[in-house]
Amino acid sequence: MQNRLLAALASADHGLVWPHLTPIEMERGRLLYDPGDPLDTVYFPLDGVISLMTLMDNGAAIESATIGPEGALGLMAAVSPRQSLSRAIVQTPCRALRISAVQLHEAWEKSPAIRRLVDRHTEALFGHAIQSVACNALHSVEARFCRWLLTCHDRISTNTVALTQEFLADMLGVQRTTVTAVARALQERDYIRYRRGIVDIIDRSGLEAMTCECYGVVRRNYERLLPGTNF
Amino acid sequence: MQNRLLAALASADHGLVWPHLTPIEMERGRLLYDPGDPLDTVYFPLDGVISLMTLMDNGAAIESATIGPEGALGLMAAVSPRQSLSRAIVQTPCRALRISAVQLHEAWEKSPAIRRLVDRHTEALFGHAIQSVACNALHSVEARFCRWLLTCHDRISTNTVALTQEFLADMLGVQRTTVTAVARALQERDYIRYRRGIVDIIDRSGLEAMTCECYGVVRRNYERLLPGTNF
DNA sequence: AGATTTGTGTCGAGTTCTCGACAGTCCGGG
DNA sequence: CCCGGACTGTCGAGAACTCGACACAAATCT
Repeated sequence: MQNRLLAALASADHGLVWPHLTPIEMERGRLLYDPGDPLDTVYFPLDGVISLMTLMDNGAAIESATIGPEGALGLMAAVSPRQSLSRAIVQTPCRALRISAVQLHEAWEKSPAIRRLVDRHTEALFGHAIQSVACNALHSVEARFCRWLLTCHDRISTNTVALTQEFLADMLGVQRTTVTAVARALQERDYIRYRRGIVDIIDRSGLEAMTCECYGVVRRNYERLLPGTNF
Repeated sequence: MQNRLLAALASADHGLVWPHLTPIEMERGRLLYDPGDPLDTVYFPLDGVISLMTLMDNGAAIESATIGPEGALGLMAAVSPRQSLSRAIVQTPCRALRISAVQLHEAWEKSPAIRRLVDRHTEALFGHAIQSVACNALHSVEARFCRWLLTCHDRISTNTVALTQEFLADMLGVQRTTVTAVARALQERDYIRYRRGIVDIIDRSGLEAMTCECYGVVRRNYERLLPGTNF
């Protein structure tokens, strides 16, 4: 698997970035950024998911966006130096390529293709966010649970996701007991199977039937803005 | 009143834009963009509020972001041609300056200061969106109602907002009956007073005490990214 | 093996919000 | 002036989710 944003670069532009990329393996739970941290490094996931989480004063941390092989973390720093607005943590074990924001900025200055990709990525991420605004206000926990699993599944290469219900409850901004109930209902329908900290996706189409339109809207946005990214 | 984004431009950069700006008066409810529309015009509000609304298949339309004199509508089109992701409607009667996206793009190419402002505006808007993602998942209708009023109040020059409860219910993504109950509670506390389609803000500090932290977070983001914008 | 930690199952009371229905009230237009 | 449309008030049943509590099971550590 590879990062589809990088893959979209022609070889000439690719050459501007490639020499500066360093492969890295990141374990689940690794904290990459907290709000206010300077975005000094940009990460291009090869598989796996990085979650952007908004922190609240009371310690609650809820997911506000997701980044996977279709995009990059901290990409806005390619345009100009800036700070992280949210917490960024590694959601699933994740190989990635990283580059310093400074070096990516230099490539950004030289290559129109890179500027175009950064721009489109920003828009897709914004589209993801505003859809989530609506989704969180209007849709049931069950639909959002399914959407979360599908979004995750699109970005990994297995049918197994390692996460606890407790953690997922945080992601969705609901109580753990609510997640337990929803998970059980989905298991009874044989859409998923789970055990201590592991969720297996058995029937994707079942989940797709149960999620809200937001899943498809965001996915089509990515397709339109970053063609060839599969989502 | 004037648009604070434009005001932040030095006279040299201002000159790149100014000749192309056309003043316009827009009435409440005017539809500026629907999803998929090409962003051919950029609007810089002088006072008043433009709402970005995410449309759902079932016809629901919920607010996902707000644009006022601190920013601009369609500003991302200054970077490259693109489509609207959401519906944009005029929330309060609104004077604005408009410019064609093509002409703004030319100015954007010539002026680093304009590029920098566009970039920061994008980030502030993104910050607004991800905070709303969290807010809609975690906070009560009452807190969000107050937040909405305060956000609106920051962007207009009066203490009176013309809107129906029905419409506000759409904005917040809740039932009208819920809005009625919340509005009545706030009126009993003398924070607001309302009548058919009109809300008067009586006690801002009361509303501030009742809203969630999200109001302040977003406001400070704007202050940090677009200094001198007051919010 | 036993002890501890971590994750899940379940229960029940309580709150918030939904959803449909209908009455009342204000407003502008013919 | 009265009518029709738009806006608000209110009610009640019900669904969705919260919140705290506790029991149990599985993994980890020593």
